[in-house]
Amino acid sequence: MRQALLDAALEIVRRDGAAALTLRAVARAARVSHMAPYHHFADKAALVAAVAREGFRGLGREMEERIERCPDDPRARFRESGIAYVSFAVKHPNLFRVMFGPEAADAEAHPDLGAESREVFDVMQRLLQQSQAGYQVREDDARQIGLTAWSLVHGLAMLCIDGQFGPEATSPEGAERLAYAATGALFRGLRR
Amino acid sequence: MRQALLDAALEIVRRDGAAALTLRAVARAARVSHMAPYHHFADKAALVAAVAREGFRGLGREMEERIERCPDDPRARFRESGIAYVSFAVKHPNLFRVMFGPEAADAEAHPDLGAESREVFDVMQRLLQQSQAGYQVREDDARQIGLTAWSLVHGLAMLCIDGQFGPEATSPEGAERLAYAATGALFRGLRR
DNA sequence: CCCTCATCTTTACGCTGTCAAGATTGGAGG
DNA sequence: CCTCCAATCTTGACAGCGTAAAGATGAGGG
Repeated sequence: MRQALLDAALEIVRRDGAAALTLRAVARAARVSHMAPYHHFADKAALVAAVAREGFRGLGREMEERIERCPDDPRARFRESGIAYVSFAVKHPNLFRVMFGPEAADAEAHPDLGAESREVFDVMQRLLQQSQAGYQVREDDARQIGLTAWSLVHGLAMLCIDGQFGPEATSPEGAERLAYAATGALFRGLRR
Repeated sequence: MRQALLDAALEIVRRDGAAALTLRAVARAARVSHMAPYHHFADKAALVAAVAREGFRGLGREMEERIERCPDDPRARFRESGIAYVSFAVKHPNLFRVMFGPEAADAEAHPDLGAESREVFDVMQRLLQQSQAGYQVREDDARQIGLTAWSLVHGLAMLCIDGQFGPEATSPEGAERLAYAATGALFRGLRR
C-alpha cells in the first residue's frame, strides 16, 4: 500500500509536475480515501521526502551505470558521473525539481533523505579521490574540489531544466554536450 | 498602491519565506481586501514574477557595485561578479528561491522577467569578453564559457542556501570563501 | 447632473492539508 | 469460539488558498 502510494506519487510528478503532487491526488490515483496516506506518511512533507528519496536512488543508479562504461580511466569516470547528473535532471526534470524543491529542502526534518543525497555526493567524491590517486587531478583540498564539481553540474542541471539556456539545452543530447564542455573546462583547471 | 503591494510581498518573502508568499497575506499586509491585488496583477504568478524581477534587479545592482571595486583587472571583475552572485543568494536566500522557483520558472508567461535575468547573465558575459580581450581567458566559444561560469556560481548558490554544504556555507563569509575557491579552479582551466 | 470607468469590497466555489471521530478487519489471548 | 485490540481505512469538518462574479464607491468629463 505504501509502495502503491509512492508509485502513484512518482507517476503524478512525472506526468503533471511537482505542483500537481498533492496528497489528495495521490489518494485518488491509488483509489483510497483522502486520509489513507496519513497511515503511511506523517504528513505531505514526508511523502515528498519519500519521492525525493526515490529520485536520489535513481540518480545514484544512473551515475553508477554510466561510470561502469569506462572502468579504466578514473578521470573519465569522474567526468561521466557529472554528465550523468545533468543527464538525469534533463530526463526527469519534474522529479529533479522535487528532489531540490522547498518541501524536501530542510534536511533536518528528514534525515534519511539527507543521507541519500550525501551518498550521491560521496560517489563523486570517491571518484575524485581515485583521480587524485591516479595523479590526474591536483591534490588541493579534496572536499573543496568536490564541492566545486558538484556545484558546476548542479547549476548546469538547474539552468538547463529551467530553460535558461534555451530550448536546445532541454534535450538530453544538448544537455550532455553542455556538460561535456563544462566539465572539460573545469578539468583543465584541476589538472596538476 | 501597486508598489505598496510589491513592498509587502518582498517583506513577506524576506521574513517568512517563499511558501508564505500568498495573495491574501500580501493583501492583509497592505490592509486591503483579498481581491484588491487583482487590479494590479493578473494573478498570483504575475505577483511572484514581479517579486522575482525585483530580485534580479537587486542582484544586478550588487554585481555592478562589487565589480566597481576593481576597475583595472578584467579577470578579477569577472570573478567578482560570480562571487557577488553567490553572496547575494546567501544574503537573500528566500528571494533567491523565488527568483528561480516554480512559479516564476516558465519565462514564456512573463517575458519581461526573462529579459531581466538575461541582463544579469549579460553582465557576466560582457566581463568575460573583456577578459578575453585582455588576453587572460581562452578564446573558445564565449557563450560556452559564460554558461559554464554561470552554472558554477548558480549551483554553488543553490547548494549553499539549501544547506547541502553544511551550516558554515550559509554565512556570507563562508559562501564567499567557497565561491573564491571555486572560481579559482575554473579560472585555472580557462586561462590561455 | 449624470454617465463612465477604474478601483476596491463582498460573497461564493472548489481545491488543499489536516484534525477528529467512526467503521472495518484480522490476528492474539482467554 | 468468543473477545478484545490495534492497525487500517472512511467520513465529515475546518481554515486557508486562488479566483470568478457581482455589487459598491468615488472622481472626471460630457
